[in-house]
Order: sequence, then C-alpha cells, then structure tokens
Amino acid sequence: MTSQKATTPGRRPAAARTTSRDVARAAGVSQAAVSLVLGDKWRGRVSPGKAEAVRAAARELGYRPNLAARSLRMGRTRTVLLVVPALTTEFFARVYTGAARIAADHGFGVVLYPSPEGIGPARDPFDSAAATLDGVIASSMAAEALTPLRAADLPLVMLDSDPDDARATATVNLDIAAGARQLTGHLTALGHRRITHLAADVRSWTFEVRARAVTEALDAVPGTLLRRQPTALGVDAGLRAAHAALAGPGPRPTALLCDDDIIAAGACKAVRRLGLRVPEDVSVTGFDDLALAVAVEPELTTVRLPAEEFGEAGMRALMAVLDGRPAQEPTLPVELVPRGSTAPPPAGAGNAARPGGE
Amino acid sequence: MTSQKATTPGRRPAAARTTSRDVARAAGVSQAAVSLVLGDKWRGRVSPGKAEAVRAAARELGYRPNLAARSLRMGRTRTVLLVVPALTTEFFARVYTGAARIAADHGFGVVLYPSPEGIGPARDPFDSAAATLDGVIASSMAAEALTPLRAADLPLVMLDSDPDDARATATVNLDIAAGARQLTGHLTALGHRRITHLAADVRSWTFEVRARAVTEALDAVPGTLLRRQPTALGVDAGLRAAHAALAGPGPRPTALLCDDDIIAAGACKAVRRLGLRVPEDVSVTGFDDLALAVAVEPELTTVRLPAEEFGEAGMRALMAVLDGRPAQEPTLPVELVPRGSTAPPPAGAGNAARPGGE
DNA sequence: CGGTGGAAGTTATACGTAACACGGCCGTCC
DNA sequence: GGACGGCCGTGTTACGTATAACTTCCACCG
Repeated sequence: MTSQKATTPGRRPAAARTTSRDVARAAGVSQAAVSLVLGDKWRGRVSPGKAEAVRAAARELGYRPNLAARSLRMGRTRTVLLVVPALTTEFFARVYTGAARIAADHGFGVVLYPSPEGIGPARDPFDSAAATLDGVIASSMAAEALTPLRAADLPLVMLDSDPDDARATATVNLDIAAGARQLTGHLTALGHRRITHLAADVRSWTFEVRARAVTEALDAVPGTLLRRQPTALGVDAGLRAAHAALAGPGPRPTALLCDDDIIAAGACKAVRRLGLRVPEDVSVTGFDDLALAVAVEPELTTVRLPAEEFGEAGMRALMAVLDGRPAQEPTLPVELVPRGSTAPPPAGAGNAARPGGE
Repeated sequence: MTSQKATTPGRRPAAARTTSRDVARAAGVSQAAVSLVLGDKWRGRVSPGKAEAVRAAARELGYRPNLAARSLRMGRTRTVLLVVPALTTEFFARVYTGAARIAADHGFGVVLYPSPEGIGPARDPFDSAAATLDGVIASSMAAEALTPLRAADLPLVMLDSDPDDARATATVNLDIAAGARQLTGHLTALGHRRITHLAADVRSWTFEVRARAVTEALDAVPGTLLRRQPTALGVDAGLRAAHAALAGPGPRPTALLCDDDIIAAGACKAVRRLGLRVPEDVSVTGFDDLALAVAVEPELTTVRLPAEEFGEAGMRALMAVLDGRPAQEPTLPVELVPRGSTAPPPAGAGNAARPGGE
C-alpha cells in the first residue's frame, strides 16, 4: 500500500508536468496546503511563513495547475461558448475580441461555434461541448443554432435580440433603432424624400428593428416615399438589389438606405454602373462602420456599432450570471458617422409626393 | 464499502450529468465495458449484443463523456492553440475557420491567442493554457508571441514561415513568391516599367518573401525601375505611402504593387486624390483577395490566397504530428486574379530607363 | 482427458485537484 | 484546572474516465 506502483499504463510519455504535490514536497508541506495557499483560501489555515514558502516553490518550479483536474473536481470548466453566424464577418470578429478580453479577465476561455458556413447545422456544436461549458453567448443572427442546446440548461446571454426571448437569461442590445432613426433623419434633413431601404432578407431581430425604425421615422416626415427592396447579404447581392431599386418602375429614389456597409458598397457599384454618381445623384448609407466603410470611395455615411464593447458587455453579463450576481443588461448607444456618400438630392429631383399626387 | 456516501462536498449543485456508470447500470454491464464499447476498442472484449445494448443505453440517456475526466486520464486535452496577429483580419478569420473545421473532424477544439490588440504581450496566452494544450499552430506574423511557449515543448506548426525555423515541428506555406512573380509579370506584360512596391514595414517572413520575389522578377526584365515605399498596414497608411510614392521626386510610377488589398484600397484613394485615375493613369494591385477587393472600384487585381485551405493544411499537419504520423508540409498554390485596377500604362509614359539613360 | 488459448467480462487503479473531516497545540476564561 | 475555541495543518476522499490485470468460461487439440 505504501509503495506506489510507478507503472502508469496507457499514458502518453509526455514530459511529466509539475503537480501540486511536487510543490508541496519542495515547500515541505502537504498537497492540501498548496491547494489552500494557491487558491487564496488560507486565511486562518496556513501560517504566513509557510504560505510564502509555498508560493516561492510554485514560482520556482513553474507550477501550472492542471485545468482538466480542476474542472473535474469543481464541475466547472471556466469555458463559455460564443455562437455567431460567422467569424469571417468583421463585426462578429470584433464582438469575439471584446468578449474574449473580458472572459480572460475572469480566467475564462471562449470557444466558438465551429460552423464554418454560417448558421447551418453542419455540426452539432454541443456534441461533446455541452459537457464542458459553463455558459453561452449567442447572437440573435445565429439563434437557430441554439436549439440543440435546450437539453442542457446553461446560462444564456443573447446579443441583440428580442428582450422577451424566454430562452435568454440576460440580453444585451445595441440601440439599433436609434441608429436607424439617426440615419433616416440625416437623409431627410438633407432633403431626401424618395428613399429605398435595401433590407437584408435575413430573419433576425436586428434587421426587423431596422425596418421598423426606418418606417416609423419616415412616417413622421410628411411627403416621403419609402420603398423596400429585399436583398441578400454581400457585395454582389447589394449590387443587384440596388440595380433593381434604381432601374425599376416609378420615380427613382434619391437615397439608398442599406442594412449594412457591405450591401452599401454593392449599392455604390450599382449606382455607377448606371452612369450615376454617389452622392451627387444618389446618396447611399451603410450600417456597422466596418473597415470597409472608409476603404471605398466615397467613404460611407454609416452608423458606428461599438462591436468590441458589445462583446464585452455580453461577456460581463454572462460572468455576472455565473457569479450569481445580477446581470447588467444595457442597450449600448450607437453613433451616426456622416461621410462622403450622402449629400443633398439633385436639384431636379422633386418631392416624392406632390399634394394630391399619386 | 458497498454503501456509497452520497455527500459530495464543495461541488456546485448542478444538474447531475449522466456518467458512463449510469450507462453501465442501464445496460447491465460494468463501467469498463461502456468505456470499451464507446471507445470502439471492444473488438474481442465485448459481445456484439452487449455492445449494442451499451450504445442504445448511451443514446437513450443522452450520454456525453466528461471531457475534463477524459483529459485528466489521458493526459491529452484535444485542444490546440492558434496564434495569429488578429482575428479581425479577414485573412486570419478564414484561416481559423479552415483550421477549426479540420480540428473538429478529429475531435479537437481550437482556442485562440487572446491578445486583442495584435501581437503585443498584453496577456500571456500560456498562463494556464500551456497545461492544457496538445499543440500549437502559429502564423509567422505572430511569431514573437511564441517565446513564452519555449518552456513547454509542444508540437508546433508554423504557417508561412521560414522553413529553417528550428522551433517548428512542421511548416505549411503559401506560394507567396509565385504570387508576387505572377503579379509582377502581369504588370510588366501590360507594359509597366516604373513600379513602386508599397511594402509593409512588418518584420515577417511572408513580407520578406514578397519583397525578394518582386525584386528578382523585375531584375529579370530589362529597363525597369523598381522603387520601394515602406508603409504600415491599413487603409490610411496605404493612402499616405501611395501619396508619397506618387508625389515624390523622380518619374512618377505607373503602377503601385501593394503588399495587401487594404493597402491597395488606400493607394487607390491616394491616386484619385491627386486627380489621377485607376487604372488609366496608375495601376494598383493588391494581395490576399479579401472581400474588400471586389467592394472597391475599380475591383482590385490581386493574388488569391487560399486562406481556409491554408488553415486546413496547417491543422492537418498538426493532427498528423499528434498522431505520430509524418506531416505533410505543402506549399499551397496561389492564383493571380486580374481585375479592373490594372491596365496598360498611359501612352505618354516612357520607359523607365532608356538605353544608356539614367 | 488435461491443457491451452481465446472470448467475454469485471475489478481495480491512477490521473491532479479541492475541500471536508479530523487532530494536535496553545492560550484563555470560568 | 479543565473545557473550549482559534490556529495550523494533514489525511483522505471523490470527481469520471481509460485501461492494465485478473477471472471465468468454454471450445478445441493432442
């Protein structure tokens, strides 16, 4: 019993890592004492002198606790899952960045929903992960991916989703509606009255809010003509949608209000392809303020979304939930960024609706 | 002995997960048998009937193995670290996507170097992670972040780095040199002789290769004038560098060969700001073929880098190393994508060097 | 008919950690 | 002077898994 069999079978022959027992031996204490000291729970249990000795030994030996063992013992993994539509989207890459930063501050890691092609259920993200997660953060744009998760009832923070969503433990939002209102106000203040909204045909809370806010804001301005042109995401889709909006029947819109910067970039191409100019003939606005917005010419008037802060706020909420504290559920402000892609409408362009006219 | 103490102290009161022992009880076998069956190691150890019973019970109970316990037992975590400069870069987001896909196929997870602001040692990525990683994939652009890793000697796959780098267990490359040659050839074939290379001032293998390849390719074409203008990364930096290159002393270059698409976008802005046109007066080329390349106008002639495949190849190499198999160390081909930002030089532009001239 | 060997299982063990339960020891108070 | 409680610590246990080592049974061969 006392002689320990050194034969450890079936294990990989890795360089043996230093364990808490090694530290204990070096410091002349028991392994329990090491755990107490390094876990900062030694208030009246270990003398300050020995505590210091333990810390010194740990430093000396370069001790790193084995996370697997800790997780097994504690039943918590200090790992959370971030579910987003795609990481190749700059916006969500930035959300991740912010979220990961806060998580790291709390000693947590972030794993990503590994679906390469957007939302599709290509692979069950919770296959083995569910056994290993402490919580989940999910964008409303990837909400469908959450259904497999219903089994495990993990704390769930929703990003930019319906506050009434019953699945969410907490919700953190961007003030998308305010952004849409500012954009609309910017255009009407410049004199635009015929505006076409290039609306992303993605079923998602965030786009529904945009559409509603644009409609309501324009309803408040008399004599405006709002049309809606559905579009898929991406430059090409935006180009096609804008082409349809500009070349279609009825009076030509003087402004294209696009649901994101990428669609807006496509819209700008469509405008020029029709022999028109941005912004002299047609104003174009984006949404998100991606790096792209200042790469194209003219630079896009858009709404800046604080993506990193968004991720940070979401992760802070999740950390609060995991700590049993009440979660802050803020709605983060957004900011209109006027740039070169908007200008007053051309002089010849009359109002959309003359008194009594159709 | 037979009566098990139910008091499990200091554990979180989580919903008790089903363990392999629960499955064993349900299937009427021992826990060891469950492990053998689900681990697919039962060839001559468990009868097919019982094996099927085990599988059924596992399915029925929704059994998910506890990864922490498995890691502790096996000494492997099935987790690898991906070290890249920044995830907000589309290129590396795509590398991640490809790498994560292959890793998932092998039952591995990918964690990211969590430095938010590029390479800086804001946080030691290996603080606790080193205890928990099976391997590392690193871009040469983030090679400095690797130094803390030297302690643990994990398998390391380098992406796009010097094949002689002694730290690497394996290296996977893109044929950057070929891309640079193709780009240079494209320009010279169009007739360009005065070319300025907007070279990223980032110390990195990949950019060194570009510079060398451009130089060598142009050296082979008589009568050319190559200049080099260093630039930081980003649209603004590219704009400033291009401005310097175009407005500086000496004959104006007829083509700007930029180290990436983002710099190229900035360069296009600079060209127009000087009252010139792309491509009629100045041709501009990019590198990477980001989404940006077709969002700007004119669309960028560039070199398409297979980012996802790159990540996949890197991860495949790492998986091979971890399996003890020989790793493939390919150099992936790249592809010239001619678009609207390049054209023959203006008729008035003479050759850079007339015979005998300076 | 004894021995051999393979199939079919089970029992036991260790991975490294956190924390409960216990046990001395000493000062103090009734 | 004995009981008590606060300090300082150690022994022990369990988390869930994978697998070595053992046991049993049975068929088959010499």
